[in-house]
Amino acid sequence: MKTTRNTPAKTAILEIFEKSKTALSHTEIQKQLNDVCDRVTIYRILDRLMNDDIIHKISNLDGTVKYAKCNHSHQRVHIHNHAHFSCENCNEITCLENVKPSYIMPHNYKVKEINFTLSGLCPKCLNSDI
Amino acid sequence: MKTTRNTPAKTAILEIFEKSKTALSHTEIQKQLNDVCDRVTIYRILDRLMNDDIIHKISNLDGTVKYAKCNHSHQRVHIHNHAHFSCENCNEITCLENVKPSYIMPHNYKVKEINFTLSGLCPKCLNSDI
DNA sequence: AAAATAAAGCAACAATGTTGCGATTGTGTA
DNA sequence: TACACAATCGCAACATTGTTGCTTTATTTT
Ligand SMILES: [Mn+2]
Ligand SMILES: [Mn+2]
Ligand SMILES: [Zn+2]
Ligand SMILES: [Zn+2]
Repeated sequence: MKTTRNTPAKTAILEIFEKSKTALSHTEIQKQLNDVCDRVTIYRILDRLMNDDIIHKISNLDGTVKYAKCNHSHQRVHIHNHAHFSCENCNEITCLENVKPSYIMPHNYKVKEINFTLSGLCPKCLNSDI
Repeated sequence: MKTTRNTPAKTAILEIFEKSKTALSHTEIQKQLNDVCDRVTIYRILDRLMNDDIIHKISNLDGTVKYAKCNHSHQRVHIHNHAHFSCENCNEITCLENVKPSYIMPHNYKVKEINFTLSGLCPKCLNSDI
C-alpha cells in the first residue's frame, strides 16, 4: 500500500488548521506558512489531507474554496453532512457541525455527498452591525 | 432608473437557457454561442441576468460554477432555496426545484442565501451503471 | 438629429489550479 | 545505523476562469 509521510510542510499546515477556528483558503494558508514550502506543495498536501479524511473542502457561492479540519470521529463511511456558514461581511467560513439539513430526494438519484453552505451575517458581524 | 436593453447576444443566451434542461457553465454557453459575442460580454450578460433574477448561480464542490434559469414565479423576495444535483459521472447539474432542505440554525446568524448542492449519480447515469 | 446612456469589443491583467520532471527526503528494513 | 526507494518537493511552464479599463458601437431619449 501507499504510505504517507510526515514532512515539515505537512506538519506546519496541520498546525495551522488546528489553531484556526474558521475554514482556510489556499492563499490564507500560504500567507501563514511564510515560505515554508512552495505554492504547489500546499495544493498537493491539501489533496493528501482530503484523501486521508483529515480535512474537507467547502465551496462557496462566490466561487471561493476553503478547507477545514474534520472534527467528527472517524467513521467507516466518512460523510460531511454538516452545514457551513459564509459571512458576506468578514468572509469567514465556519463549520456548523450541528446543523444537518433534512430533505427528501426524488427516486433514482444516488446521493454520495452534500454541500450545504448558508451565507449572510455571522454573529460577530451581526452585532457590530448598525 | 437604469434601463436594461435587449441585445442580440443577450437574446441568444436566453434562448440557450430556455432550451437547456441542465445548468450551464460560462464555457458551455460560449461553445453554443459560436462567436456571437466576446467572452467578456458573456460574463457581463450573466451578471445582468443574475441581477434581474432571470438566472441563478450554482457552485459545485469541485469549484465548477454554472448558471440556470429561474423557474419559480417572480416573488418580491427572490430566494433560491431549492437544491441542485451534480452528477459525478456526466457532470450535469440540474435544479431540483422541489427539494428544499429544512434545518435549524443557531441564534445570532442572519441567513440571506443558501447553497445546497448534492452530488452522486443522476438517474440517467445510475441506470447505465453496472 | 443630437445628446445621453447601455452594451460590446479588445487587450491586458490577476487569481487559482494543474502538470511534468529532475532533485531531495522520510522511513521501513537489512 | 546505513541504505534503498517510494513519496514528496521545487520549479517552470501552462491552463482556466474571471476582472478591469478604455474605446467604439448601438440604442434610447430629448
Ligand atoms: Mn469532516
Ligand atoms: Mn431561481
Ligand atoms: Zn462575519
Ligand atoms: Zn449523470
